[in-house]
Amino acid sequence: MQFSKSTDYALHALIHLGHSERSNNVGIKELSLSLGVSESYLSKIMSKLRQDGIVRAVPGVKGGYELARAADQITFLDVIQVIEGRQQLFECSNTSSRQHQLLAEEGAAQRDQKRPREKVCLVEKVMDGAEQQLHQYLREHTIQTILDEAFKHCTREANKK
Amino acid sequence: MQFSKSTDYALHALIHLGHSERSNNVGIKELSLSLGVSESYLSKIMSKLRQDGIVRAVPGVKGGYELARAADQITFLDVIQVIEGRQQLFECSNTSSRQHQLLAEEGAAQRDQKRPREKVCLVEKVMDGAEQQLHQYLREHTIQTILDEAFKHCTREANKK
DNA sequence: TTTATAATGGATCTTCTATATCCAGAATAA
DNA sequence: TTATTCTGGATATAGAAGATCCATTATAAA
Repeated sequence: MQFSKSTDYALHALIHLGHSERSNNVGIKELSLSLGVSESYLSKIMSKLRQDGIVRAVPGVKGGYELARAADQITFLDVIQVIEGRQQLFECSNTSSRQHQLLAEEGAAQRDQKRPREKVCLVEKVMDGAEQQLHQYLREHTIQTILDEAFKHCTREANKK
Repeated sequence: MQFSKSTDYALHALIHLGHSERSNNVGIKELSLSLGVSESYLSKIMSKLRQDGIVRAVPGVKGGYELARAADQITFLDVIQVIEGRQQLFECSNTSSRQHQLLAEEGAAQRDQKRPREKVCLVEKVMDGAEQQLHQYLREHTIQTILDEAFKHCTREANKK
């Protein structure tokens, strides 16, 4: 299980946008050159980011991409969910198997009497907990986090000389 | 990004083994019936678990599988790493790209002067942090965790009647 | 209004991995 | 020795990721 290359490209592209001047669009050519990916492939990824409101795109001369909101309002989780999708990390494949009859608990049955009793797999419960941990961390880190870190290292280097 | 079905099968198989009597091997036939997976596919997964010392396997009449150690000594992380592999969740694809020259920091260069300076991508650093969060949680949950939970629900059901 | 430029989206192609099955062979307890 | 059960190699298939090409659309500037 691994994050896709597209997620890698997306994050780095957004950092590039965050780094560039405000109201100065960055074209796909410059982005692809900076990241070392083909324009055609990267443009697919940028389209996704636009459809989800992470970036804005302007066609035509002097057009290009820019962040749709402040860099500290774009979390790692946002980006990952756009590219990787929003399915949960783990889903039981055979909820009707014999073992699940035993392992499943009556989910939310106590509180909500109306719904038909939904069985929740105990394995899935643990995995969902793990996913929440992961999401928590990814929500706390933004594009701005990276920009800040990069700036720190920059000044540190400068002080040495 | 999702965990594979194999991980699902592996976890459920181990729970089945943990649930059955000690020194009573469980054959692939019983396991595959319980989980609703084909014998041939499940046996591949069990082989992996055996190679990594999670289960023991005995061929021949009355043979089968059993846990190689106590259920509370088999963590979710153990199982996942056997099935999914041990590569990190995120790896930068183009460490030689232009952007990385700026984004990378000198990794461990201060402490270990001998090594050639290895650049560590700042994006990767954040993602590695996220992975550690995930691992932490998965280390804290074992096959026994599930068995205990299942037992709780069992007695709760019994008390109702 | 025209034009050069840049993003968009559909179609397609390749490669790789997850999933799955089959079978011959090895190992073991009875 | 034999019946049984695991093992591992070979192979097949489907679907996703990665990647490219091109016709179309949209825009700002001349």
